[in-house]
Amino acid sequence: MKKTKKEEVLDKTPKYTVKDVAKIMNVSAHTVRYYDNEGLIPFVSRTESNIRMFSDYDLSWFRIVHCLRATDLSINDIRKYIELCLKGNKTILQRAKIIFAQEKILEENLKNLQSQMKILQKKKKYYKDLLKNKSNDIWNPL
Amino acid sequence: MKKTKKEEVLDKTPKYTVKDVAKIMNVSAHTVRYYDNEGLIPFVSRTESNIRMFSDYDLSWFRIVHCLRATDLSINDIRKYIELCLKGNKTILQRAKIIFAQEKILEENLKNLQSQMKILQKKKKYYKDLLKNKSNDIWNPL
DNA sequence: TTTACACATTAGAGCAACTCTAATGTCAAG
DNA sequence: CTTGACATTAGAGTTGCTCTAATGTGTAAA
Repeated sequence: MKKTKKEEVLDKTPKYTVKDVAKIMNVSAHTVRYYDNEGLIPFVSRTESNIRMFSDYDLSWFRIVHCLRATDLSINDIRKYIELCLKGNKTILQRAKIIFAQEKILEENLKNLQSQMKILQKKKKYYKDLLKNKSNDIWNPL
Repeated sequence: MKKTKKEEVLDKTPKYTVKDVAKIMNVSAHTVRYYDNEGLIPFVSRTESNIRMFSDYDLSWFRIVHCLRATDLSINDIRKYIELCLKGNKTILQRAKIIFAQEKILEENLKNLQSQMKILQKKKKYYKDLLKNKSNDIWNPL
């Protein structure tokens, strides 16, 4: 029995406080409020006394926002993406383009970081040798 | 015939302008000046008319600064590292610790980015399917 | 019931690391 | 000798948090 999309629809009952979300997503509570204030997580509900309560559905918005930020899309561009989502299926192509582009950027960033890693590892080896051999620091920075 | 360390010592004759360095290192000219002003690249020489000229030796400093920044060490901490370098071989252990720690941080960052990549690729697939099947945007954000 | 405590809210200040602007200087080529 | 592409500086602006202050909420022990 295969799950259908319909069965996967996420729960919209409010469950999580700002602090809960912060913990789940591994960001600060400040950041959670900041993203909400910036309109990146639509539909976040409030209790009678004005306290934010997030549902699993809200969390899934947060997750994609977090992903886009982690891959260095600006807050403004994320807001644009979210707004496109809210406009429904006539914006699928635009949204797809954003995601495809972002994947390429992330790929480049990963490659770049991997090459920085090589430099760091070379340096690590340099220091390990230095510490082992008790040799002098012949040409210090490099 | 093995190369000795001595043979690898870098040229200290001034050759590159700010713009050259920016191009070589793939950063903005502003950033090059910023790093210099912040004391991250010691010994950068100036012409009689006060124009910065970088040698290959200066470039090698820039490269390590760039690497440490790319792995998210703060400007302040980079300055501290550079100052340790300038104090000679009595600071080798301290410098080594910084590099070892930084390698671990980079490793974590890489892992994190790779997991974000997975999320992005899932989204990419979602949009590809959507565009292929001309199906509806059933539960739009996810 | 009061008081303590850990939480929540907001507006707004502070910060790091660029990023850009304005005013000005340098210098080789036409 | 002027034009154009570079350089210099101080300092303002931007982004994305990050923190503070003043204040409100809600449970729980004294």
